[in-house]
Amino acid sequence: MSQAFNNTQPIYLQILQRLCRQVVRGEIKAGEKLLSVREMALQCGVNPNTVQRVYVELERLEIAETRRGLGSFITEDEARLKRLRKQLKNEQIENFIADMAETGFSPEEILAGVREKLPDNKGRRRD
Amino acid sequence: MSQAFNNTQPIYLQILQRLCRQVVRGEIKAGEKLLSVREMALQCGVNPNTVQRVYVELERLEIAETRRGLGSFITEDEARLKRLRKQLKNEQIENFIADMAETGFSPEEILAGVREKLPDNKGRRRD
DNA sequence: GTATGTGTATTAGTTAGATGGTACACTATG
DNA sequence: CATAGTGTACCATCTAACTAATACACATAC
Repeated sequence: MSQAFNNTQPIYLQILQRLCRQVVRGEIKAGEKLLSVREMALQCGVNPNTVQRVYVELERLEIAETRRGLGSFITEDEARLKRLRKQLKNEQIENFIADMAETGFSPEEILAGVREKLPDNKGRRRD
Repeated sequence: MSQAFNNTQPIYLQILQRLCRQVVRGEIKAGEKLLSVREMALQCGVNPNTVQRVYVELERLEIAETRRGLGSFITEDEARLKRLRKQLKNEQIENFIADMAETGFSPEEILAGVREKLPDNKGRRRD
């Protein structure tokens, strides 16, 4: 791994986001064990304390449960994971549309722009 | 103003972004004078040094020019502003699509989702 | 010239995020 | 019991972002 962490976003939030996305797209399944704090820290090139913060937050969100001495596990609650999927979808779309509107782009321009950049639009690409 | 500045993003970047968007959507026009460092600081409820940083950055981006003793002014270079518009549009759309893809949403789902949430879609709203 | 409103520079202090290191508590295994 | 792998809890330190206060340089108007 050892990705960049370029952003101005705190690293722990970036790791949190990455884990949530891995769960939503099924790369990590319900009930599955996460890497230990120390392993994940090694893999990310980050301090264990930073990963610890991620796992605490995941537990607060009820996306993972930690069992002392055993490790952290993604929740078995599939309904919770479905909610997470919907939540991420809504948030990402709504934030995007709000950003675009604030920058002055019309709904038509937004829709056209998205269609243009989408992977398999039917030959509408321009750039 | 005195907006929230909720994010984990540095305040000076948030102000920078807001100004860029105001320029792109025409609320601030080419050649127009910006608020002084001190005024803007007051309006934003922020330290003058923080605003100073924004103006320096705007100058580096060639979006504004500062004239010592006079103030900071949006560039007269309309071509530069057109480029800024295109840049913001591309960045926002590409980041959005990349985020959605990373979260596991298909192009169809992305397009449908956007259409659904857009202000004046023709009765396709659901939520 | 003086006064005012600009940008600019410097210094010091606070805070959150992140690091580094150590130690402790719990669980499973043998 | 001992051991190893877990999560958990501290503590000291570093850095960037932000604040606070002051001072200086330039431009304009009087």
